[in-house]
Amino acid sequence: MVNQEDPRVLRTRQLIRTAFRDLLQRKGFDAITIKDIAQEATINRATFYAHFEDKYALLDEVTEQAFHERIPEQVVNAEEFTNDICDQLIIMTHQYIIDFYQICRIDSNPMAKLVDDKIKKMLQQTIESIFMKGDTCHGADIHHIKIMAAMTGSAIYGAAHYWLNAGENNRPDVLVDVARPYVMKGLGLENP
Amino acid sequence: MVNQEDPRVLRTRQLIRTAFRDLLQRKGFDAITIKDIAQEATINRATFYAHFEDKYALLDEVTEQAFHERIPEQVVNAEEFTNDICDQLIIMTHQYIIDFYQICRIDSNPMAKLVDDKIKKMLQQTIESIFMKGDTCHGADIHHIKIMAAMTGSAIYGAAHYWLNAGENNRPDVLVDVARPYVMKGLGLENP
DNA sequence: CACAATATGTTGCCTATGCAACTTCCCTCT
DNA sequence: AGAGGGAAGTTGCATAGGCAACATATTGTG
Repeated sequence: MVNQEDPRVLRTRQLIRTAFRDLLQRKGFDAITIKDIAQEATINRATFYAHFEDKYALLDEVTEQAFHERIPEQVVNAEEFTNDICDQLIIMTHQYIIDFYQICRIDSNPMAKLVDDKIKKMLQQTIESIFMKGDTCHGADIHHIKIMAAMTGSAIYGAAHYWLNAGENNRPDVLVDVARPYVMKGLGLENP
Repeated sequence: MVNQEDPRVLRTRQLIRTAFRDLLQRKGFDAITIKDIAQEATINRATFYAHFEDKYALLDEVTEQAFHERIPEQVVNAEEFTNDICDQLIIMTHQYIIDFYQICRIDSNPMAKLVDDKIKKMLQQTIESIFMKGDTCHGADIHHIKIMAAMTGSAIYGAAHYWLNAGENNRPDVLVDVARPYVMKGLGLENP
């Protein structure tokens, strides 16, 4: 449709994303209209549709971008799934969920589902990528790796999500102490 | 040439102004090229020329805008040229000059002249507008008012400029104490 | 000085954005 | 049920911006 390399396109998409993030905090997802986004981004409403199908597609992209911004370099470059890497993923996921549920006012089921699915997917991709680089699963076939990554990602997400609802947001250390051993044992990576 | 109402135009000009202000602080006026501005503003170099003849025209506009941003509402709305209004103009002019000569690294004669002239012009306009509203110069003809405004603006500018070179930038109170009585007496507005 | 490199402007063509008008959909009120 | 109103999308046309190529200064360097 539009050339993603064109500087005008990059700028417009950035304007839209920024406007959307601001609006999310100000009025919550449900209350946001396309008109709102266009006004806030100082672009035309029709232009919005040249870049996103609807506000769900925009949420999808923003959610993914926000996740990327939060992954520590160390995790991205990790060659092995160590305790430390595991801890960072747990903490990061927990904080990410806190932000989306509190700062960004998750106020609708469609939004909650989309964000949750996105986090899980990103987590799984990240973990899978680490597995593939290291010899953590030496010789294991590709499906084994993917399933392990899926389970690990889901487990971490589940723990972080539970911890949010438990209202213990100021004690992420407890979460880590419980979740990390579980994950590492499950992967057969427990330390002696 | 271009329609100044078009949202794209407003946005582009704002991008250019902001980029220019940042660059002024980073490398000084002389070192700035049009290419620099275009890159910083994420616009095409050719687009710059659709809006400004050259970087001097841009400086002119930015200088004027900066002045407007600094005039206190009270001064804009003043109906009479009081001691207080006079003080505010002196302080504001002094601070404006400090910023342009220090923060913005005035590094060339053309730039210095342009900025100086702009400040004087804006000062004179501001003062003239106050004179016109009040009965400060009751019944005086238009030329008298304009000349008085020109002299007052130049005097304030001259005082502020001298004070900059005197290196007493942290004692604007002294400047005010000397300049205000001079101006007010000149206008025949001295308090009993 | 001469020569290269870089900055300044300009132009024609293409693409993205702005705009207005329209339809459709959904919600609310009576 | 039906009438109004606002949001969601869509479309055709006008305009601003991006790009590449060019010509012309200006600057810097041996």
